[in-house]
Order: sequence, then structure tokens, then C-alpha cells
Amino acid sequence: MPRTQGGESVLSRAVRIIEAFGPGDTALTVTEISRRSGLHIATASRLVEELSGFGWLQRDEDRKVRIGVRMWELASRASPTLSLREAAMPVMEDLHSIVGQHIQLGVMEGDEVLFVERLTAPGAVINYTRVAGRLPLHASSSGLLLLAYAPAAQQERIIARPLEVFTDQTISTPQQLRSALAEVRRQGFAFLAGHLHPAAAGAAVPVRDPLGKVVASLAVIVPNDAIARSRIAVLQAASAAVTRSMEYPAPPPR
Amino acid sequence: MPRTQGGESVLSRAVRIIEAFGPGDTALTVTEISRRSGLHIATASRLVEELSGFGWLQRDEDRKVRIGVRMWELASRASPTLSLREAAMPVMEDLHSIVGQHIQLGVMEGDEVLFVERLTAPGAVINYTRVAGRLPLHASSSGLLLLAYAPAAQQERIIARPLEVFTDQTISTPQQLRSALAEVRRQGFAFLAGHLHPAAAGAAVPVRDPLGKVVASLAVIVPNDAIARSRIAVLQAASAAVTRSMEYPAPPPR
DNA sequence: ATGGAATTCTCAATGATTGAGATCGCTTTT
DNA sequence: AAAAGCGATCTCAATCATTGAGAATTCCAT
Repeated sequence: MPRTQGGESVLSRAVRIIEAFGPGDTALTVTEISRRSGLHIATASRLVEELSGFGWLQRDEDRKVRIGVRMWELASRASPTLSLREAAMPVMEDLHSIVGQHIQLGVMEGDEVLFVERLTAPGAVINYTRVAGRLPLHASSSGLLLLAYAPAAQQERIIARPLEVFTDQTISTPQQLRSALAEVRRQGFAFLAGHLHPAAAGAAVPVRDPLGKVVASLAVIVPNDAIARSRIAVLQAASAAVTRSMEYPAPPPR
Repeated sequence: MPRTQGGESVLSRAVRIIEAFGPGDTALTVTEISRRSGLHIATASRLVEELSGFGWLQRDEDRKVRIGVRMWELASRASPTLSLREAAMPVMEDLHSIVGQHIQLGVMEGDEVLFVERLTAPGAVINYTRVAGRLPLHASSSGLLLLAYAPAAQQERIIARPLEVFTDQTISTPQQLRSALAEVRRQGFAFLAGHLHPAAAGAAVPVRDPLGKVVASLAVIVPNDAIARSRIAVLQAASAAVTRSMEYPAPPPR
């Protein structure tokens, strides 16, 4: 019985296969992929086989399926956030050695923050983020900062949505969110203590491109204590340094 | 006239579109993609459109096509080299602050080195590598090291091939390569001065997984001067630290 | 050996995909 | 202002790659 699934392109099936890899899944079986993607197992098997031939997926010795190195390579070297990451990395390293805490760089992606770079400190406070990980906009300092500088339509969309609660500090009502956003805009930074995890506080400042547009957030995650706010000045200095090193539109090729 | 191109899957066309992004190409026009991939422009336009819908490609304000953030995200968070990179990053940072030169982590991919992490030093010597960049196995210290620990069949395959020449120091004959590989195995590290660029020297040591298998090379790129070799001891210590912090065979799921 | 689960293979039916050419939209030239 | 040039998208009929049920195979665990 062929083609019973109407109106579906081959590409969308391939995409569904790769999208089946959720955060934290490094290896999946074909059956698991079939289950998650809703594809017939024969179809999943065939497509996995073909994608493996291109190096986009790869098979373990025990037949499990992983994302292929070739896909990582293509995505990494032409990523649209590449120039941002290159400009920010040296600055983040300096910052890292000064404050000795988690440093992270996030961008707006869909209605979440996507973290594109991250430096961790061994003994530092608990931190949920990972490179290529996401967090909700209302519950993280990076997210709140990005939302504060986002178009009004997006702000209203998020405000109108139910807000997931993580701790008793998490912003959970439209009013709270609205005034938090106003405060971020007034201060020029976001500071959230215990909103995602009781023991952690985050401070985030905007990273602007040379035209002044906010393109990312630079944040530090520190223990939730009294001196947490003191990190903001050095963060702001670092953010300005990132902007300066983006100064010249086209970075040297090759 | 439909389907004149026989024996080609849709997937392979989509892959060809994305593979059209060579190193250094961040944005391409549909016409350029069509030219490079050999696809009919109507087909290219349609597939680009569809991939953009999934966030795998994205369009600039001027209609140019870029790799999409979604593809970067999927590739980054499930990349097979993720655990290696996570284990290596803190060590690489320490190394970076000690030697103040370019530090890079490479893996064998196809018949080239693929660099998966890299820390650069502002005033340091010229360096051709980038994250997700590649270099030939015979002309870089990282490559030579990985080849020295690779299966004999691969070594013979590379030895039998013409060797691209970059400087008058570049290994260019089968005999030179064979003895260089033997020396790497004897010493346990690779040291190449001026093989890729006259002013630069590279030193690379193996990174082993907890089972002792060589999975990557850790290298430092320094000015081509007399003290270059002195970096090897600290590199070896760092490599051992990476192995220690690597996960034991079966990484914890979820 | 035997059972069971996961994966791959087989195969006929078919609708998603294809590419030539028309159209649209924008810039440059006359 | 009109024309020419160029890139991108759309139209549409012909068709072959793709599909999924089921069979066959492989691989474990017993």
C-alpha cells in the first residue's frame, strides 16, 4: 500500500529523522527514531541508511544512530552566528579568567534563548545551559534581556502565554514580566536571582553590533549571594569589547 | 520534461544544496547554489524554500541563503565529538593561558584532520585552521600525529597519494612520510616546523580515551623558533588530563 | 536450539517531484 | 521612460523514485 501518507515531502521526513534527536540524545536506535518521528520503520531504516551514506548520520558499532561529523562540520563552519562567536570568544575567555564563573553567550531563536558559546568553571554553581541548549525567555537572565530589546509584538506574545515556573522566584504573571522587562530596559542589564534554580543568579548585558542593534546577550552565572550584582560592570565592559571587535563588517576570510 | 535526471534521490539533492556551502561561504544566492550543485535552478529554488521552512537554511534581507540556526543547533548538541570537546575545553583553556599560543583539537575525518575546537591568541603566529576547518594529514602536526596512530591501510593509502606541497619543508615523498610517521610513533608526539607556513611550527600529542585508543590530537601552534619544542611536556600533561576527565565507555544517558 | 526483538529487504502501486519555459520583480543601461 | 538583463519563483504535465505491508534476516538472550 504505497503513499498512504499524503502531502508529505521526502525532505520533511528526513528532517523529522534528525529532529528526533532531542537535547541530550547522542545515539538512538532506528526503532526509537521511527517512534519519535512517526515514520514507518522501513522508511526510517531506509532514510537513516541514506543519510549515513552522506556522513550526515553515522552508525555505532552497535548499530545505534548518531549525528554525523559531516553535518556538524557544515553547520559549524557556515553558521550564521559564526562571526558573533569569533568576536566574542577572546573576550569571554578574559571574562572567564577574571570572574571564574560560567560565562555564556545567547541569541534569540524562535521564542527562546539559544546559547551559542559557553565557558564553564569547574567548582562553580549549578547551570542548566549547554552550547546549543535553550532556555525560556522569562526565566533566564539572558532570555529576559533579549526579550526586553525584542520587537513589541514578540514581547506581547510571550506575556500572553503561560509562563513555566521553576522556583518560587520565577516570573509567573504577565504583570511581573511586563515590569521586569521595563526594568531591564531602564537599567540596561538583567539580573535574576533564583528564578531558575534557588542557588544560582544570572546577570546579562546586551551585546550590540556596530550599528547599535542588540544581537546577543552576554551573561555570567554566579552563586545567589549578595555580591552577585557586582559582576555587572565588568560584563558591560566585556560586551563593549565584543562590539568593538565586530566593528569591521567582513572578518578576514580563509 | 520531468525526471530526466535518473537515479537520484531527493535527499541527495538536498545534501548537495547544503554541501554547496564551502569553507568561507556564509551566504550564497540561489543561482550560485544551483551552479555549484548542478541542480536545475527551479529545483534549487524549491528545495531552498522548503529547507528554509524547517530552519535549516535561512534567507537574508537581500534573499541570500545561509545555513540556518536550527541546523547548527541540532548538529552541535548531538555531535559525536561533543563529549570529547566538553572534556577537552577546560584543559585547553588552561593550556591556552599558560602558553599563550593557538591551541587546537583535531580528529581524523575521512583522510584529513578536522579541527573541532580551537583557541586563538591575539598576537600569535599565523594559523590556517578554523573550527570545523580541515588540513591534510601529511602537512600538519595534528594530521601527522593522527595518521601515525591510524590503521596501516589508511597510512598506506596516504603514502601512495600525491602529497600537496606548501613550503620547502613540507613532507613530499613517500619515504619522508614513512619515516616521519615512524618517528612520531617512537617519540609519542609530532613536531613540524615550517611545513605549512615558514613562520609557524606545530607540536601535537595524542589524546586517548579511557581505553587507550587515540581519539584526537591536541596541538599548539607556535612561532618557528628554537624553543618551540619546549611546549611538548605541558601538552602531554594536558592530554592526560583530557583522558582523565573523559567519560567511561558508556556515557550516562539522558 | 528456540524465541523474540530489531532491522533490512522485496515489490507493486502511485503521487510527489521534476525541468522547460513563462512570469515576476528588480537593477542597470540606453 | 523604455528596454534590456538578471535572478528568482511559478506553472504544469509526464513519470519514476518513494512508500509501507509483509517477508526475510540478523542478532541476542535464554
